Amino acid sequence: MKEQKLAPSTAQRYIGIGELARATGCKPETVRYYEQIGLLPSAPRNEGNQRRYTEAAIRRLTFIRHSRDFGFSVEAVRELLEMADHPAMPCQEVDTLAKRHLAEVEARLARLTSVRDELQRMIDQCAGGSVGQCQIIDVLSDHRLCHQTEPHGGAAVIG
Amino acid sequence: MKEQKLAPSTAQRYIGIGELARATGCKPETVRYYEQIGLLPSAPRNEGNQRRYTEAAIRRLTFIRHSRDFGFSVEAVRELLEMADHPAMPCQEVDTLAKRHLAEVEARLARLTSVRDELQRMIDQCAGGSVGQCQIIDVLSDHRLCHQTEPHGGAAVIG
DNA sequence: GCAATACCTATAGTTACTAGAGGCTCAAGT
DNA sequence: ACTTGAGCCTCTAGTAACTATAGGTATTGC
Repeated sequence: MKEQKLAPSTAQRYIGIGELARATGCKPETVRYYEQIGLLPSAPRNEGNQRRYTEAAIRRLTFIRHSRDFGFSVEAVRELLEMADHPAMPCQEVDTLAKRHLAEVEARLARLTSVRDELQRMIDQCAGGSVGQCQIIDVLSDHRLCHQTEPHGGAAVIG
Repeated sequence: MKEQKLAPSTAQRYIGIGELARATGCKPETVRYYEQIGLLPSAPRNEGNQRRYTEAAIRRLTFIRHSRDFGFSVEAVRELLEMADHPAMPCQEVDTLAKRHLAEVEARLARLTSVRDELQRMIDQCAGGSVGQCQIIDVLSDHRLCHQTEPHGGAAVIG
C-alpha cells in the first residue's frame, strides 16, 4: 500500500528507518533503541506499520550521534536535547555539562597516557627470552615494578 | 566452627575472602566473580563452607587486578595467566599481546585527545548567552562546525 | 547468649547498544 | 498477477565486567 495516512497537506518528504540510519551513520536497530528509550519521539507509521521520518528526525539523530561521538553518556545527551529544545533558556547548564565532561575526558587521558608509557616501558625491556624472565609478566605480577607513582586505578577509567 | 578441614600438616595461613579483597584492592563480589569465570581456581572451603585463601591467591589476584588496571580485557588476562603459569615457554606471545594492547591504547588516546581539543574549543567559544546562541549546542548539531577532520562520523545530510 | 559483621548462593541490574528468531511489507522484475 | 528479495516489524536475549540485592548461614567479640 502507498502512503496515505501521512503528508496530507504539506509536501514533506518521508524516509524509512534504513535511509535515516544511513544518513546519520548508525543502524536501524539503534534508531529503534533510541525511540524506545525516549531520545527520539515515536515515529509516525505508514499503512504498513513502518516508521516514516522527516528532516527533523535526521537533525535530532545527528545531534544524538554527534554528542555520543564526543563521549557524552546517553543520559547527558537526554539533558542536552532537552536544553536544545528550549533555545530561550540561558546556556549555563549546557556549559556546566560540557565542562564536567571535559574534566572526565582529561582524567581519562591522563590515566591512559600513564598506561601507555608503562606498557611501552614493559615492552621495551622485554629481552625476548622465556616467560620466566619476561619483564612484562614481572611488571604485571608486582605493582612495585611500575614506574608510576599512582596505582593505575581501574580498567573502567581508560575505556 | 574452627578450621579443621584445612591446613593439617603445613602451617599455611589462611584468610577469608574479605581480607583477600582488601589485600588486592577489590571487592569480595569481584573475587567470587573471577572464580566463577575461571580466572581464579575454586577456593577450598572451611567447615562452614566459606572460602579460604593463601598467599598464592593474593599473588594471582594481584596479577589479575594489575593487568586489568592496564586495560587488558578479561580474556587477555586469561591468556596472560596461562602464559605466566608456564615460565619455560618463550615470551613471544606475551610480547605480541602487550604490543597489540599498546596499539589499542594509542588509538584510544588519539581519539580522546581530539575529543578533548574539540570540547575545549566549544567551551571557549560559548559566550554565555541563551541556548539558541550557544556554540556548544551548535557544534553538537552540526559536524561541519567541528574543527576535526576525522573521528566523529555521520552527519551526511540527504534531502 | 546475643548482636554485629562477614560470608554464602542465586538472580537481576548496569551501559549502550547488537544480534537473532519469526513474521509482515514493499518495490522491482517477469 | 506473481514472485523474489530486501527491508521492516516486535520481542527477546546477548555483550563486558562487574555491582547490587534478597534471603539465609557462619563467625567473632563481648
